[in-house]
Amino acid sequence: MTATTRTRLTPEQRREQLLELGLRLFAGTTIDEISIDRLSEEAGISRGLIYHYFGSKQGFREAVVQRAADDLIAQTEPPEGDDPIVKLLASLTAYVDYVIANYEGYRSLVRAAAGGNETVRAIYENARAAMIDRTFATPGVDALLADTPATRLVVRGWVAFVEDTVLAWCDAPDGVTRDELAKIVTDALPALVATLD
Amino acid sequence: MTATTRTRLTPEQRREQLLELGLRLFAGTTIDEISIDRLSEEAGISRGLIYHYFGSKQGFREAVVQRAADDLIAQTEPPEGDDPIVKLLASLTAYVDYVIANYEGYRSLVRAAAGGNETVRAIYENARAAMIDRTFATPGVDALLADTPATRLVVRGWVAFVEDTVLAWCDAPDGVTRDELAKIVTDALPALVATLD
DNA sequence: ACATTCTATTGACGAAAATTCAATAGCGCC
DNA sequence: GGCGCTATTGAATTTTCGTCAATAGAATGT
Repeated sequence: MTATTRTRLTPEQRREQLLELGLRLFAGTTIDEISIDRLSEEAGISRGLIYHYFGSKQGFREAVVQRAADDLIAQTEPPEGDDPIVKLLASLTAYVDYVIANYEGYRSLVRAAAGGNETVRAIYENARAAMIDRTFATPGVDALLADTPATRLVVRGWVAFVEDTVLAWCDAPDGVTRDELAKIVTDALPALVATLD
Repeated sequence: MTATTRTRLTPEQRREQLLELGLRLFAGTTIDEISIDRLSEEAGISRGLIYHYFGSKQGFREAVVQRAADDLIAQTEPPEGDDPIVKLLASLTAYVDYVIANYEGYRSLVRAAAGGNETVRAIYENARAAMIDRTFATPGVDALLADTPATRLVVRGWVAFVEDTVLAWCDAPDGVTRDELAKIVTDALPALVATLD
């Protein structure tokens, strides 16, 4: 009766499959609301296999978060232009589009990061730092952004502003267009930095 | 050997003790990283008592979050003045001081809210909304803040900016003074709103 | 000083979820 | 068609959550 035909994949394939399942499942709920039982059943595999690949439930969560972070970074790669302003604009638009296209996944990433343990938070912080560096560590930015503690604080806060605003907009776009949204978050940075003078 | 002298408190005292322990513990780690076993051991009581007072682990978490939210709202009550600008300024300064004085509790609130379930997030959202309403639902604000979808979005994002910036500052104040911090978050609001024109 | 009552508190129990590990069975290779 | 490698399994173990009848502080009355 029980159609127990085990399918044997390469480690890469299986890992991939499980990570994608994780991304899909975590979109709706948190990881600790899903038992390994349900997870493995959903994947059509045994409980033990998840431990074989990820060591623990926590390990699985971390791998999924890492995967989501990598996705985000890869898909918001700015163009090769030198002009920092152009790069910033392109990167932000790409970011907005990514969140729109990937709303649930992105939201669960942010949630997992905020509510997770030290490791998970570090993964998220690294991704965030990588994105910031990518656009700001460009020849010419020092003219726009003096590197002071206050500026760093404001840029950091601006990132939080962008994240929250874009997510809130996805929840309820109410007559604000995608382009208006992009303009809001883009204009916000110079406006915030200007208050420091 | 086992010094089993059970101490009997009034329900209010015990509840208070457990809530305070929760605030302290959740500042560093998430609730689901701490077993009821460890929690009760830390409190010097039996496992059963937590269930007696809070019904479930989740119930305990919700109670702790509610407690943190109530604290926040109570301790940042703005003065009775009518001038919205004055109220905003006073409220923000109170907020900054509250977070500084109450770093652990506040951070556990933010974390729990981000990583928690629907109920916990609702508690947090309510607290946030109450604070915003308290300072903005005042006769005279409409002159300063037009009530448009874009404005709402920006104000909401500004709150995220404030939360993140103040917490980041607490983590690493690096030569930015408390007053400078207060100025940064206060100036940010008009600067952000001005970009909408 | 003692007994009684009330209820805060306990600890043992059962259920569910997490984790381990020796045994099993696909799949490529000779 | 048999052999070896290793991906995969499922049962056993451990940990944690949640329940409940029994226990023991503290106050009150005699």
